[in-house]
Amino acid sequence: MPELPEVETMRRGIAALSGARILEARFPVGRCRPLSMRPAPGRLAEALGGAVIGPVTRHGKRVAIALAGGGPDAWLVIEPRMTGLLLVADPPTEKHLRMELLLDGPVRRLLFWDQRGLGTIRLLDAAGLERACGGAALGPDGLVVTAEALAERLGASRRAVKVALLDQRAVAGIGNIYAAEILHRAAIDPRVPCRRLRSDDFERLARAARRVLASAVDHEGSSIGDELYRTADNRKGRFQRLHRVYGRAGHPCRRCGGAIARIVQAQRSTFFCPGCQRAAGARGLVPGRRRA
DNA sequence: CGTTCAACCTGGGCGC
DNA sequence: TGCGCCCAGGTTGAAC
Repeated sequence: MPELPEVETMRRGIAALSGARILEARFPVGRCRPLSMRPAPGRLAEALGGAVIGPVTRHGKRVAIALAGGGPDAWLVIEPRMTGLLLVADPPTEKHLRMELLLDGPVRRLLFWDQRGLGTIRLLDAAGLERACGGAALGPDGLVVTAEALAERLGASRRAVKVALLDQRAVAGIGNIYAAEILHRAAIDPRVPCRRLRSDDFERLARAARRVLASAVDHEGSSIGDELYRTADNRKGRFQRLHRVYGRAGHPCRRCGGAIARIVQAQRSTFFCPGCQRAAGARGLVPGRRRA
Protein backbone atom coordinates (compact mmCIF):
# COMPACT_ATOMS: atom_id res chain seq x y z
CA MET A 1 0.00 0.00 0.00
CA PRO A 2 1.84 3.01 1.16
CA GLU A 3 4.44 4.67 -1.00
CA LEU A 4 6.20 7.93 -0.26
CA PRO A 5 3.11 10.20 -0.36
CA GLU A 6 1.07 7.92 1.89
CA VAL A 7 3.92 7.41 4.34
CA GLU A 8 4.63 11.15 4.43
CA THR A 9 0.94 11.76 5.11
CA MET A 10 1.09 9.29 8.00
CA ARG A 11 4.23 11.00 9.30
CA ARG A 12 2.54 14.39 9.26
CA GLY A 13 -0.49 12.89 10.94
CA ILE A 14 1.54 11.79 13.95
CA ALA A 15 4.22 14.51 14.03
CA ALA A 16 2.27 16.45 16.66
CA LEU A 17 2.70 13.55 19.09
CA SER A 18 6.24 14.75 19.67
CA GLY A 19 6.62 15.52 23.36
CA ALA A 20 4.08 12.96 24.52
CA ARG A 21 5.09 10.20 26.91
CA ILE A 22 4.30 6.57 26.19
CA LEU A 23 2.43 5.32 29.25
CA GLU A 24 2.15 1.79 28.00
CA ALA A 25 2.90 -0.19 24.85
CA ARG A 26 0.65 -3.10 23.96
CA PHE A 27 1.26 -5.81 21.39
CA PRO A 28 -1.82 -8.02 21.11
CA VAL A 29 -0.86 -11.65 21.53
CA GLY A 30 -0.92 -13.83 18.45
CA ARG A 31 -0.65 -11.03 15.95
CA CYS A 32 3.08 -10.66 15.97
CA ARG A 33 5.00 -12.60 13.43
CA PRO A 34 8.52 -13.15 14.71
CA LEU A 35 10.11 -11.64 11.64
CA SER A 36 8.03 -8.49 11.60
CA MET A 37 9.00 -7.21 15.04
CA ARG A 38 12.45 -6.70 16.47
CA PRO A 39 13.08 -7.12 19.23
CA ALA A 40 10.25 -9.45 20.26
CA PRO A 41 7.04 -7.80 21.52
CA GLY A 42 7.87 -8.30 25.18
CA ARG A 43 11.16 -6.46 25.00
CA LEU A 44 9.63 -3.89 22.67
CA ALA A 45 6.91 -3.09 25.20
CA GLU A 46 9.49 -2.84 27.95
CA ALA A 47 11.68 -0.43 25.99
CA LEU A 48 8.81 1.78 24.86
CA GLY A 49 7.06 2.14 28.19
CA GLY A 50 7.94 5.51 29.74
CA ALA A 51 9.80 6.82 26.69
CA VAL A 52 9.04 10.27 25.33
CA ILE A 53 8.28 10.71 21.65
CA GLY A 54 10.71 12.97 19.83
CA PRO A 55 10.83 14.14 16.22
CA VAL A 56 9.10 11.93 13.64
CA THR A 57 10.99 11.58 10.37
CA ARG A 58 10.48 9.70 7.12
CA HIS A 59 13.08 7.81 5.13
CA GLY A 60 11.65 6.60 1.85
CA LYS A 61 8.70 4.41 2.84
CA ARG A 62 9.76 4.15 6.50
CA VAL A 63 8.76 6.28 9.46
CA ALA A 64 11.26 6.77 12.28
CA ILE A 65 9.93 7.89 15.65
CA ALA A 66 12.74 9.17 17.84
CA LEU A 67 12.53 8.15 21.49
CA ALA A 68 13.95 10.17 24.34
CA GLY A 69 13.85 9.70 28.06
CA GLY A 70 16.70 8.23 29.99
CA GLY A 71 18.30 5.53 27.92
CA PRO A 72 20.55 5.73 24.89
CA ASP A 73 19.27 7.12 21.59
CA ALA A 74 16.64 4.92 20.03
CA TRP A 75 14.23 5.02 17.15
CA LEU A 76 11.04 3.09 16.52
CA VAL A 77 11.16 2.44 12.79
CA ILE A 78 7.92 1.38 11.14
CA GLU A 79 7.63 0.09 7.59
CA PRO A 80 3.96 -0.23 6.60
CA ARG A 81 4.62 -2.34 3.48
CA MET A 82 1.34 -3.30 1.81
CA THR A 83 -1.43 -2.63 4.31
CA GLY A 84 0.13 -0.99 7.35
CA LEU A 85 -1.42 2.15 8.80
CA LEU A 86 -0.31 4.53 11.53
CA LEU A 87 -3.49 5.77 13.16
CA VAL A 88 -4.59 8.10 15.90
CA ALA A 89 -8.21 7.38 14.93
CA ASP A 90 -10.07 4.10 15.56
CA PRO A 91 -8.76 1.18 13.47
CA PRO A 92 -10.90 -0.45 10.72
CA THR A 93 -11.11 -3.62 12.85
CA GLU A 94 -9.66 -4.76 16.14
CA LYS A 95 -8.51 -7.91 14.44
CA HIS A 96 -5.37 -6.65 12.76
CA LEU A 97 -4.22 -4.20 15.39
CA ARG A 98 -0.50 -4.89 15.84
CA MET A 99 0.63 -2.19 18.25
CA GLU A 100 -1.09 0.20 20.60
CA LEU A 101 0.81 3.00 22.32
CA LEU A 102 -1.09 4.71 25.14
CA LEU A 103 0.03 8.34 25.47
CA ASP A 104 -0.26 11.01 28.12
CA GLY A 105 -0.79 13.88 25.63
CA PRO A 106 -3.98 15.35 24.18
CA VAL A 107 -3.95 12.45 21.73
CA ARG A 108 -4.39 9.37 23.87
CA ARG A 109 -3.05 6.66 21.60
CA LEU A 110 -1.04 5.80 18.52
CA LEU A 111 -1.86 2.59 16.65
CA PHE A 112 -0.20 0.43 14.04
CA TRP A 113 -2.82 -1.56 12.18
CA ASP A 114 -1.88 -3.97 9.40
CA GLN A 115 -4.28 -6.30 7.66
CA ARG A 116 -1.77 -8.46 5.83
CA GLY A 117 0.85 -8.33 8.51
CA LEU A 118 3.76 -7.74 6.16
CA GLY A 119 4.71 -4.47 7.84
CA THR A 120 7.63 -4.31 10.23
CA ILE A 121 8.32 -2.64 13.56
CA ARG A 122 11.91 -2.29 14.68
CA LEU A 123 13.61 -0.63 17.61
CA LEU A 124 16.99 0.60 16.43
CA ASP A 125 20.00 2.40 17.84
CA ALA A 126 21.93 4.98 15.85
CA ALA A 127 23.95 2.35 14.01
CA GLY A 128 20.81 0.37 13.19
CA LEU A 129 19.05 3.46 11.91
CA GLU A 130 21.97 4.21 9.64
CA ARG A 131 21.96 0.65 8.37
CA ALA A 132 18.19 0.68 7.71
CA CYS A 133 17.69 4.23 6.50
CA GLY A 134 21.13 5.59 5.60
CA GLY A 135 22.67 6.27 2.24
CA ALA A 136 23.75 2.68 1.63
CA ALA A 137 20.18 1.42 2.06
CA LEU A 138 18.23 4.24 0.46
CA GLY A 139 18.90 6.54 -2.47
CA PRO A 140 17.94 10.21 -2.46
CA ASP A 141 14.36 10.90 -1.46
CA GLY A 142 11.94 11.04 -4.36
CA LEU A 143 10.71 14.50 -3.38
CA VAL A 144 14.15 16.00 -3.97
CA VAL A 145 15.78 13.63 -6.45
CA THR A 146 17.82 15.24 -9.23
CA ALA A 147 18.52 14.26 -12.82
CA GLU A 148 22.20 14.00 -11.94
CA ALA A 149 21.51 11.55 -9.13
CA LEU A 150 19.30 9.39 -11.34
CA ALA A 151 21.78 9.42 -14.19
CA GLU A 152 24.60 8.48 -11.85
CA ARG A 153 22.73 5.64 -10.18
CA LEU A 154 20.81 4.26 -13.16
CA GLY A 155 22.57 5.50 -16.25
CA ALA A 156 24.58 2.33 -16.82
CA SER A 157 21.80 -0.10 -15.91
CA ARG A 158 20.24 -2.47 -18.41
CA ARG A 159 17.08 -2.76 -16.35
CA ALA A 160 13.79 -1.40 -17.61
CA VAL A 161 13.33 2.08 -16.17
CA LYS A 162 10.04 1.17 -14.45
CA VAL A 163 11.70 -1.69 -12.60
CA ALA A 164 14.69 0.47 -11.69
CA LEU A 165 12.48 3.20 -10.21
CA LEU A 166 11.20 0.66 -7.69
CA ASP A 167 14.75 0.06 -6.44
CA GLN A 168 14.91 1.93 -3.14
CA ARG A 169 18.70 2.15 -3.29
CA ALA A 170 18.43 4.15 -6.50
CA VAL A 171 15.72 6.54 -5.34
CA ALA A 172 13.70 6.20 -2.15
CA GLY A 173 9.94 6.21 -1.85
CA ILE A 174 8.63 5.28 -5.29
CA GLY A 175 6.34 2.25 -5.57
CA ASN A 176 4.13 0.72 -8.22
CA ILE A 177 1.53 3.48 -8.45
CA TYR A 178 3.86 6.42 -8.58
CA ALA A 179 6.41 4.76 -10.88
CA ALA A 180 3.63 4.50 -13.46
CA GLU A 181 2.37 8.05 -12.89
CA ILE A 182 5.89 9.52 -13.00
CA LEU A 183 6.80 7.78 -16.27
CA HIS A 184 3.58 8.95 -17.87
CA ARG A 185 4.25 12.53 -16.87
CA ALA A 186 7.81 12.23 -18.17
CA ALA A 187 6.53 10.60 -21.39
CA ILE A 188 8.97 7.70 -21.07
CA ASP A 189 8.20 4.10 -22.04
CA PRO A 190 8.42 1.95 -18.89
CA ARG A 191 10.21 -0.82 -20.82
CA VAL A 192 13.19 1.26 -21.91
CA PRO A 193 16.50 0.14 -20.44
CA CYS A 194 17.94 2.91 -18.25
CA ARG A 195 21.16 3.00 -20.25
CA ARG A 196 19.20 4.18 -23.28
CA LEU A 197 17.95 7.26 -21.51
CA ARG A 198 19.69 10.52 -22.37
CA SER A 199 20.31 13.47 -20.11
CA ASP A 200 17.11 15.22 -21.17
CA ASP A 201 15.18 12.05 -20.34
CA PHE A 202 16.69 12.03 -16.86
CA GLU A 203 15.78 15.71 -16.51
CA ARG A 204 12.14 15.00 -17.33
CA LEU A 205 12.16 11.89 -15.15
CA ALA A 206 13.52 13.67 -12.07
CA ARG A 207 11.21 16.66 -12.53
CA ALA A 208 8.21 14.35 -12.98
CA ALA A 209 9.16 12.39 -9.86
CA ARG A 210 9.38 15.53 -7.72
CA ARG A 211 6.18 17.02 -9.10
CA VAL A 212 4.04 13.87 -8.99
CA LEU A 213 5.16 12.95 -5.49
CA ALA A 214 4.76 16.50 -4.17
CA SER A 215 1.28 16.74 -5.65
CA ALA A 216 0.36 13.38 -4.18
CA VAL A 217 1.56 14.53 -0.76
CA ASP A 218 -0.55 17.69 -1.16
CA HIS A 219 -3.53 15.43 -1.85
CA GLU A 220 -2.69 13.15 1.10
CA GLY A 221 -1.92 10.10 -1.02
CA SER A 222 -4.03 7.67 -3.03
CA SER A 223 -6.99 5.69 -1.66
CA ILE A 224 -8.05 3.46 -4.51
CA GLY A 225 -11.55 2.12 -4.67
CA ASP A 226 -12.42 0.56 -1.34
CA GLU A 227 -8.79 0.01 -0.45
CA LEU A 228 -7.59 0.49 3.06
CA TYR A 229 -5.26 3.44 3.02
CA ARG A 230 -6.32 6.29 5.28
CA THR A 231 -4.66 9.27 6.88
CA ALA A 232 -3.78 8.98 10.58
CA ASP A 233 -7.14 10.58 11.41
CA ASN A 234 -8.99 8.21 9.10
CA ARG A 235 -9.63 10.22 5.97
CA LYS A 236 -9.16 8.98 2.41
CA GLY A 237 -6.43 10.39 0.22
CA ARG A 238 -7.49 12.33 -2.85
CA PHE A 239 -4.70 11.80 -5.36
CA GLN A 240 -6.38 8.76 -6.93
CA ARG A 241 -8.64 11.17 -8.79
CA LEU A 242 -5.60 12.52 -10.55
CA HIS A 243 -4.14 9.18 -11.64
CA ARG A 244 -3.44 9.24 -15.34
CA VAL A 245 -2.52 5.59 -15.88
CA TYR A 246 -2.48 3.48 -12.72
CA GLY A 247 -5.48 1.16 -12.64
CA ARG A 248 -6.85 2.60 -15.88
CA ALA A 249 -6.15 -0.21 -18.38
CA GLY A 250 -8.45 0.10 -21.37
CA HIS A 251 -9.55 3.59 -20.46
CA PRO A 252 -8.65 6.56 -22.65
CA CYS A 253 -5.45 8.45 -21.94
CA ARG A 254 -6.30 11.89 -20.59
CA ARG A 255 -3.63 13.41 -22.76
CA CYS A 256 -3.92 11.66 -26.15
CA GLY A 257 -7.14 9.65 -25.93
CA GLY A 258 -5.46 6.32 -26.71
CA ALA A 259 -6.13 3.26 -24.60
CA ILE A 260 -4.04 2.78 -21.46
CA ALA A 261 -2.19 -0.55 -21.54
CA ARG A 262 -1.33 -2.98 -18.76
CA ILE A 263 1.76 -5.15 -18.95
CA VAL A 264 3.70 -7.16 -16.38
CA GLN A 265 7.26 -6.31 -15.39
CA ALA A 266 9.13 -8.05 -12.59
CA GLN A 267 5.90 -9.82 -11.62
CA ARG A 268 4.03 -6.57 -11.13
CA SER A 269 1.52 -4.63 -13.16
CA THR A 270 2.72 -1.69 -15.18
CA PHE A 271 0.22 0.79 -16.61
CA PHE A 272 1.21 3.17 -19.38
CA CYS A 273 0.01 4.96 -22.50
CA PRO A 274 1.63 3.46 -25.61
CA GLY A 275 0.84 6.66 -27.47
CA CYS A 276 2.34 9.20 -25.10
CA GLN A 277 5.17 7.10 -23.72
CA ARG A 278 7.19 6.12 -26.71
CA ALA A 279 9.39 9.10 -27.44
CA ALA A 280 12.38 7.61 -25.66
CA GLY A 281 11.16 4.05 -25.94
CA ALA A 282 11.21 3.98 -29.71
CA ARG A 283 14.98 3.91 -29.66
CA GLY A 284 16.09 0.31 -29.44
CA LEU A 285 12.68 -1.22 -28.98
CA VAL A 286 11.88 -1.86 -32.60
CA PRO A 287 10.40 -5.37 -32.76
CA GLY A 288 12.63 -7.92 -34.37
CA ARG A 289 15.66 -5.69 -34.32
CA ARG A 290 18.81 -7.52 -33.35
CA ARG A 291 22.18 -6.18 -32.50
CA ALA A 292 24.36 -5.81 -35.56
C1' DC B 1 24.66 -8.08 -13.62
C1' DG B 2 19.86 -9.07 -14.23
C1' DT B 3 15.70 -11.73 -14.07
C1' DT B 4 12.45 -15.10 -12.04
C1' DC B 5 10.33 -17.32 -8.45
C1' DA B 6 8.82 -18.12 -3.91
C1' DA B 7 7.84 -16.54 0.50
C1' DC B 8 5.85 -13.65 3.99
C1' DC B 9 0.10 -12.62 4.94
C1' DT B 10 -5.15 -11.43 4.47
C1' DG B 11 -9.11 -10.59 1.87
C1' DG B 12 -11.96 -9.21 -2.20
C1' DG B 13 -13.61 -10.59 -6.64
C1' DC B 14 -14.43 -13.84 -10.15
C1' DG B 15 -15.85 -18.21 -12.63
C1' DC B 16 -17.77 -22.62 -11.95
C1' DT C 1 -22.78 -21.63 -0.66
C1' DG C 2 -18.38 -23.21 -1.46
C1' DC C 3 -14.03 -23.89 -3.89
C1' DG C 4 -10.17 -22.65 -6.47
C1' DC C 5 -7.84 -19.15 -8.63
C1' DC C 6 -6.12 -14.41 -9.48
C1' DC C 7 -5.25 -9.94 -7.83
C1' DA C 8 -3.43 -6.21 -4.53
C1' DG C 9 0.21 0.00 -2.86
C1' DG C 10 6.36 -4.09 -0.57
C1' DT C 11 10.62 -6.44 0.45
C1' DT C 12 13.90 -10.26 0.70
C1' DG C 13 16.65 -14.20 -0.51
C1' DA C 14 17.64 -18.16 -3.40
C1' DA C 15 18.25 -20.03 -7.91
C1' DC C 16 19.47 -19.60 -12.66
